[in-house]
This record gives sequence, C-alpha cells and structure tokens, in this order.
Amino acid sequence: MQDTKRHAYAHARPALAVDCVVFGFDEDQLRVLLIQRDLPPFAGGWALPGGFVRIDETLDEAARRELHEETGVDRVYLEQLYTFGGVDRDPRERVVSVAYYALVKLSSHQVAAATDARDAAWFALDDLPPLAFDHADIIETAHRRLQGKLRYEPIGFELLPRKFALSQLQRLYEVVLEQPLDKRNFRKKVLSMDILDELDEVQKDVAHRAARLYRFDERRYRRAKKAGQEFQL
Amino acid sequence: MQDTKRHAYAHARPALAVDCVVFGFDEDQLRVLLIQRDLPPFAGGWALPGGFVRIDETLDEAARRELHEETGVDRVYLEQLYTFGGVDRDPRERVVSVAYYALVKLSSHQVAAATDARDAAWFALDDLPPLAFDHADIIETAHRRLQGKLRYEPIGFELLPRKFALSQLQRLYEVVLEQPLDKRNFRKKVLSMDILDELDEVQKDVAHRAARLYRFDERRYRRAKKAGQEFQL
DNA sequence: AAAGGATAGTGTCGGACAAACACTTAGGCA
DNA sequence: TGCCTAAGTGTTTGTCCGACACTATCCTTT
Repeated sequence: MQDTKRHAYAHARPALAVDCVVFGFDEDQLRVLLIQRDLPPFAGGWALPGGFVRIDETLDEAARRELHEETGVDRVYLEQLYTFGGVDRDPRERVVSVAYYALVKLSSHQVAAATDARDAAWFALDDLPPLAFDHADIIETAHRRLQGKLRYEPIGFELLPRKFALSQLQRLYEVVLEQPLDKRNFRKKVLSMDILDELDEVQKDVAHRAARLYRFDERRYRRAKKAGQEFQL
Repeated sequence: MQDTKRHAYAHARPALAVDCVVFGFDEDQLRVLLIQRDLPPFAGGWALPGGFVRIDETLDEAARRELHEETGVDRVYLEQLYTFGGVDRDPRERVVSVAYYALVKLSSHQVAAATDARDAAWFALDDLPPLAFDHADIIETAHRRLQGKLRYEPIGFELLPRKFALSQLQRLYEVVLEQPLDKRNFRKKVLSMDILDELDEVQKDVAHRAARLYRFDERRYRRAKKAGQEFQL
C-alpha cells in the first residue's frame, strides 16, 4: 500500500536504475556484454549496461532503452531478474537497481552494433574483469537464473543462430549447465519435444561431416506449452 | 551502470515502495493478509501492506518494517517476488513497487497481532475483495510463484504449525497446487526426503483417530540440500 | 456396551521414462 | 587412398511415478 500520509512528506528518495546482464554464446563459451566506464566512480572499470529509469517509462522500457543506447543491442529476449537494494551499492548516493537479463544471438549483426557504440566488449563468463558496484553479484544471480530457466524452458534457442545443428544446442546446454550430456539421450529428448523443424540444409565450411540444421518453431512451442507439455532438460 | 553524467541532472525520480503478499494457511484455505485504506485513493478499499522505502534501509528491511508496522507480523519467511513498474500503477504519481511474498504460521499468535494493528484481515485467496492499485496482479503473481516454489522446495512448513500431521501437509499442497494428491504416494515421497522428525506425539481433540505429529528439521534439510538432494513435489 | 463415523495408516504392481553404452557413416584434408 | 573429425543412430537396464483398497484407531452417539 502506498500510504498517502507519508506521501505528504518529501522523504529523500532512492534513485532507481536498471542494469542488464546480456548473455551471448560463442561456439563454446558463455559470454557477457560489458561496457567500460569513463567517469568515476570505477572510471576505466567495466560495468553492466544500464542507467536511470525515467519518470514516464516502464521498467522493461528503461531496460531496453539503455541496452540500445549503450550497446546497440535491440530486439532480444529480456526478462526481469531481481532488484538489488543494498544501501551502499553506489558510493555516491542510494541507488536501487532493477536487474534484467537478456539473451542475444551473437551470430546476428548485433556484435558489430554492440562494439561500435561506446566501449562495449564481450567477456567470457568465467574470465570477467573486475566489475563496478555489485555487478559481479548481479551477474552471478543472472547465471544461476539462466541455469534454472534452461532446465525447464527451451530458451536456449535465443542464444543460437536461427538455423543450428543439434550438437551446437547440446554444447550450449553443457556450457550453461556446466555438466556433460549424453549425445543420444539429448537428441532423443529434444526431438521428442517436437518443437524443432528439421531443415533440408546442412552446415557449410566445416572440416568434417556436415550436420543437419534445425530451426526452433515458436508457434508449435506455444501450442504445446498451452497444452501442458513439459520441457525439462 | 549508473551513469555519472546523467547523475548531474536532477531528473524527476519515481518513488520506490515495497508491498507484501502475506500468505497464511487455515485448515483448508489459502489466505492473504490485507489492510484497509483510510485515505484516497481507494479509501476504504483493501490493499497489500507496504509503503515507501527509506533512504537508509535495504529493500528487505523496508518490507519487514512495513509488514511489522502495519500488521504486527514479524519473523516470517520473506522473499522478493518481482518489481512492478507500470507507469500508471498509482494515480497520484509514479511509484515503482518491489513486491515480496511472505509465509506465516497462522497457528502462532500472529493472527491476533495482525488484527489489532489498523484494519487488517485475512481473506481467502479465491474470494478477495476489490483491491487497490495493481495489487490483484501482484497477488496473482505471488500465487503462481508460490505454486512453482512449493513444487521443488519444502517451504510448506512455513505455513503450518511447528508440529503437524502429514495429512495437514498434504492438504496444504493440494490447496496451493490446486490438484488432489494420492495419500500413499505423498507420504512415501515426503518421508523419503528424510527431513522430518517423527515425534512421540499425536493430535489432540480430534473426533477420530489421532494422527502422528511431525516436525520439520531445518538442519537436516540444509545438509541434504547442500549434498545435492532434490525435493520435488 | 455396541455400532457407526471419520480419518490414520499401510504395500504392491505395472508402465514409463531416464541413464548407460559403441559402432558406423560422411565428408574434408593430407 | 587413408586418416581425421564429428554426425548420426537403438537397445537394455534400472528407477521412479502413479494407480489402487483395505484395516486400525479413536471418538461419538444411541
């Protein structure tokens, strides 16, 4: 409840920001998109893209706007993660931050778009630079959330090219979940979900037998989900 | 990232509040604790307990403080739920609210404590009065989260007396998950988790065969969880 | 004291799904 | 032509989940 009495007082208000943990998948590494700060505090240090919430935009809008402004990234899977409200997160003043995580297809042109705007760069999740504020905590929380989500919802496709081989998908799962998976069981499981289109196309420019390509069929997925189907592992 | 440049500008800031969805379990109903507003907007209407975040307290602290001030409820299971940032949530001004959900043991004296402070009352989840702001949305989100959480973490005990019968626990699961469960399978499953102490005590004042009482053993639970044990259903 | 009512408490079987496991095929490259 | 690398493919075994019905205990009523 927002109490009208206390509304009358002009209490000091925490500032409200959004921060985005942008995940990308690069062959066999999970990466995070960071930007380099040019001003104190943490000048020269790396931080998550983000910024203050404007008075006339929703939180989701703020997250997408900042993401676009600071990294050029656009039209991605985006979901609210957690709100970080530690009193001393920011040394200047009280800032509460609503954290989001995003999944992008590194294969698209987005890498280029990302790297020209400001000083943005992809870092391997297991080899991050020192981070500003509590952004290391936020990334850790995002990683755990991604692991949990991936186990029971097929969002892995958001990190792959539109057309992909099953082995790519498996590598993605192995990297994110940090555990090896059995090839035959994995294929059996994924194909049995019946949400992939088998294409009449195979990989190009590989130095070995080319793998068949598949495409995620979002329509079928939605229908199956509505019908109560599960998508574990 | 909190951008220092924009810090210089005195942008209009959204106000920041917390709201709490407090769940209680009453024999065979899931209930929510609401308070009655005495001032506009929505004067006389019902709303979630909550209020503005102070400049020197964390979000968790704010949630616990408001909960205590407005309902007398104290020392409960509390977890952040989601942050609601719709632009027109509050007709007076822009207010972003970090929602929490809490689980309380109705059996404790907390009911009494809750009902004396202000006009607080328990409502059955499936028979709520008209609610202020977007609080109906928040409660719905909290309910779904509770369902999801209960499926794979043993938090049901937070809603029951310290000593309880297995049938009570089962009814709780049935009510929250909105599906009937098989008695024998349920007992088998719960007991196999090995996180309950079987007490040398039975129910009193029941008009039929008295059931054996159990107690949740949090130490054992933590140890088992650390060892990687699952707690599904 | 007996009968009835209500809930407690208990075990088995069958089917489905998950986990373990190895060889053959295809294509590029030396 | 041979080799290297990854693709692709089934079966078996065990475990866990779900379905299912009767007896025991205690209190209440007559």
